[in-house]
Amino acid sequence: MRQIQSLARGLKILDMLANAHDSISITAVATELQIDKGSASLLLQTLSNYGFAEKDMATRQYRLGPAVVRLSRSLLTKMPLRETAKPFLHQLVRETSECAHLGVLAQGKVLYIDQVESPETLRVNAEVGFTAPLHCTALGKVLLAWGAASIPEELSGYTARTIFDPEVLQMDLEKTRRRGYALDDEEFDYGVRCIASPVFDYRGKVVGALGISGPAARVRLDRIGELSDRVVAIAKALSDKMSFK
Amino acid sequence: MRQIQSLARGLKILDMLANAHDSISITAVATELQIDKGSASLLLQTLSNYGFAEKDMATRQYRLGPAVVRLSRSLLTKMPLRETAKPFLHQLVRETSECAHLGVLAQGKVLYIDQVESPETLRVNAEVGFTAPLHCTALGKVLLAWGAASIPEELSGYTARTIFDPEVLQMDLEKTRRRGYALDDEEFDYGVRCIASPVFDYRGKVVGALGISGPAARVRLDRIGELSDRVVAIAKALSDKMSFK
DNA sequence: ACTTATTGTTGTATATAGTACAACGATTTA
DNA sequence: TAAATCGTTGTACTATATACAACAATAAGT
Repeated sequence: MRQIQSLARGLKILDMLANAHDSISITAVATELQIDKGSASLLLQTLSNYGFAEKDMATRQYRLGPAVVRLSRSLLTKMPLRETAKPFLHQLVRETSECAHLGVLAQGKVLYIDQVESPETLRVNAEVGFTAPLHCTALGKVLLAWGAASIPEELSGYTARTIFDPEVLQMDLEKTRRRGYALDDEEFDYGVRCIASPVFDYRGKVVGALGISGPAARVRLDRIGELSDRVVAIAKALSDKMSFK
Repeated sequence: MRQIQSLARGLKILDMLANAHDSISITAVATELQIDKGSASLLLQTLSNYGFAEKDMATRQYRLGPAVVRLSRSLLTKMPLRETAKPFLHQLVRETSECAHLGVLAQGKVLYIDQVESPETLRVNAEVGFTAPLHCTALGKVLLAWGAASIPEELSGYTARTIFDPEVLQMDLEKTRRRGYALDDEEFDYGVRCIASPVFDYRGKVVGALGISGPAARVRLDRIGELSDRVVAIAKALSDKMSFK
């Protein structure tokens, strides 16, 4: 596959800047990506000129620039799934009193593209733009179970309940497909349970996943049946609406 | 100023994709940016490989990819101004019943980095990531009046009330500085009035603007005094909090 | 359905543009 | 004050991006 090296390097730098906790130095970029210090300097200058990076004049370090926010808005406002799903997310929150999420597949991970906060919890910090692994989240399992993605070779662990065995995961996915919803039972975050169901387009292809998440104390195992009924029903309603579009 | 050409081209393509209403073709990119068709193809392939662009296999056209959403989230969650301002935005909505916005300077424009919707209006579609010109928005005028940016040479018109004369604008900015808040009286959108006030950091430098906006029928001219009092007071309170950080 | 026109992709040769190296000035650390 | 580290900017060099052209695949037109 042919690539443009310098562009690829620039994009890798953007990724670095996104993953860094605070601003990072030229040399940090150069050593991390194994490129020349001078080259890194030029690349970051170019990114700055277009607003994708920003230079902190005090520390002479770089961070992400405001241009990326513009791009993100442009993408999100143009997603038909997001627009259509909005009222369904609200409905889900009303009916379950839990936080509702909408996710799609993006580069082998779940990308949270919308969220409606529960009235109970003040702030659940899984904002729009958050990405999580597929094998240990309800939204991700949905994408796996209905064939939007295939099981990744590396199943990293997050909690004691995280499924790291591919065969066990395969069984879990089959169960998921049979019952129509996926369950994340504290497999990604301690104390958090999530339930999710697939959203299909007019051809019957999975285009996203819709779900709720809440503290394990409230999303008790004996309530899963009742809650999953709501999730499945609303995901189904959304799918129907997506088909008539 | 030295630049990396191919990276610059890639970033320009991202900008094009953001501004386009729907997906665009390789040739459209090539003609717009005056580059070779083959080069454009390679650039877009590279952007795709890193998730910054996405190819619609059916139409063979490209649109923005999900990676930009991740980047945006990374930037927004790391902005101290945004975190600090959140409760003040809510307070502003509570006290005025209008939609509250938080903006910063980005590439010679105002970038809306946060928003709290009014309980009255169902959906004001100025979401996070929206950019607007400085000279005809309340947030923008604040940034101009307190020296975050200088008056652009091109003052494009949006409504009949848009100020396009630099001298008139200069006078408006002086008035703004004197009274402590900026007013956008249907200068950007017909039927919309906005009031905004500056947010300073610990050195007294403007780092952003805080304001409200609502329908002209509700934000009447005889209520400006009362409303601007709230905006000025809360922006002041936010500035104080920013200083103690 | 056939032709015609347009599109996207992939070779290949050239020369441009990105890279490495080094030296400088500016900061920060000791 | 000295030493070390960092970012920037020159300058060769060669690697790489580019233009051109040919091809395949789709779309449009007759």
